[in-house]
Amino acid sequence: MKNPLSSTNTNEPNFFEQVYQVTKLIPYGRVTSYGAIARYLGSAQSSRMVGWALNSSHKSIDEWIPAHRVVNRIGMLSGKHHFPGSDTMKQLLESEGIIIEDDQIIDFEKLFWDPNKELG
DNA sequence: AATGTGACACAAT
DNA sequence: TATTGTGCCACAT
Repeated sequence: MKNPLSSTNTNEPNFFEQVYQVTKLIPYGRVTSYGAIARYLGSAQSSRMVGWALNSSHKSIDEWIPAHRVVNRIGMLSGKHHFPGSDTMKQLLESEGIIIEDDQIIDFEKLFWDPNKELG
């Protein structure tokens, strides 16, 4: 069956799912970066893949992935174009109390949640 | 089986 | 200091 986690043959089985799992652990009102997730998964140079994984996350109708809580390392909403509406990502974040100005998260460093530090 | 792609990150200008 | 270019790795075709 069309299993979205179909791990083929890599070192890391289910890279996508691992991205989803970590993303789901991001606390409400907090954010993290693609690179942070990539490092946590042991592939520091796969940050681009994290974005790709999140791109496919909307297909996982079963589970809710808070993809809006993942931005690039400087706190810009680089993935906003991949959401349904032009400002969906921004609105989702603002609904969690995050202030955004010109696609840039204010106090990004304060809100930053690093899985490497928080999880292990 | 091989080549192209991408919601990044970093080094070199 | 602000841009520009290159590497990187797992997935899709």
